[in-house]
Amino acid sequence: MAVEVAGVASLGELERSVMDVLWESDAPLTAYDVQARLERDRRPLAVTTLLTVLSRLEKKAFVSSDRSARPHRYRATASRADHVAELMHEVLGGAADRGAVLERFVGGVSAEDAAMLRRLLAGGEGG
Amino acid sequence: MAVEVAGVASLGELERSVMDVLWESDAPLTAYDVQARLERDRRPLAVTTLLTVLSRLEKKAFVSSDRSARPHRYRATASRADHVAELMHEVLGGAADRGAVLERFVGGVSAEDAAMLRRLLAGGEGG
DNA sequence: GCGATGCTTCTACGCTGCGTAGAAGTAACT
DNA sequence: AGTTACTTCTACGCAGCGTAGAAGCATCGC
Repeated sequence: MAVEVAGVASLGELERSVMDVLWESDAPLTAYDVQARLERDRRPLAVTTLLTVLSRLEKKAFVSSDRSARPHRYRATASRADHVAELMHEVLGGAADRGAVLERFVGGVSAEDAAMLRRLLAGGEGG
Repeated sequence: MAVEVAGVASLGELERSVMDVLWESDAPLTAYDVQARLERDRRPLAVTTLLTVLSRLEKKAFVSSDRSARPHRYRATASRADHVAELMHEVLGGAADRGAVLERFVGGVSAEDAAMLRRLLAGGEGG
């Protein structure tokens, strides 16, 4: 079933840009903050646009908001690393032939990544 | 840039079902073959529907067709394992903090997958 | 308390992609 | 050449996303 993958992976371009901004920031941001940071890269967007995207993102559980603070603060519910790792898991999970997938995956990683993986896997040896 | 990920990951439900059928089969299939195999799972679909999906899939380079044979034969351009592995790479590639991603990824795999990864990584040691 | 100001929510529109398939065109076999 | 089977063209409806205006609501200052 591909629905789950689509559910997580399907972020529009703007949505992804907003997530990038949120991921880049440690502190929760207001829609205005996001607007300001996005304006450096793309053409100006109305604040309402960001609010809409932010609430859609919230509905999808990508962000959570603090509504006690008056200019509402938004933050990513998971770090980008978590998100990407989860994405990888979902993609992998959808495969019946995990062995073959992992084989190809490992076959394609850079030497650095391979070394990193080895280190990471060695650390959790006892599990 | 998320465009690439979306480009590969974004397959509709029917499109994905069709790819599954194609991946499941060793030999190239006709639209009628696909239709027959899909009817086992979902409600009947018109052949033209499959033809449309197949050509869209071909435009996206997910399948290639042999048009010399009269009932055109379609086959997946890459195996599912290749596809999934590529997807994982693309997802990973989009991450700036690969280390963190890999850490979380490895942290979340099953013991079996971890063992498989170790074996796979050990095999390619000299690279 | 009331108005001004600014923040939020509601609503909406256009575009694109996908599921879906009929109609018309084209090739093949007899 | 006609019939039949296959393919391509075209299209419609729905949903998601980018985009934002208008209206509603809260807050601060007077």
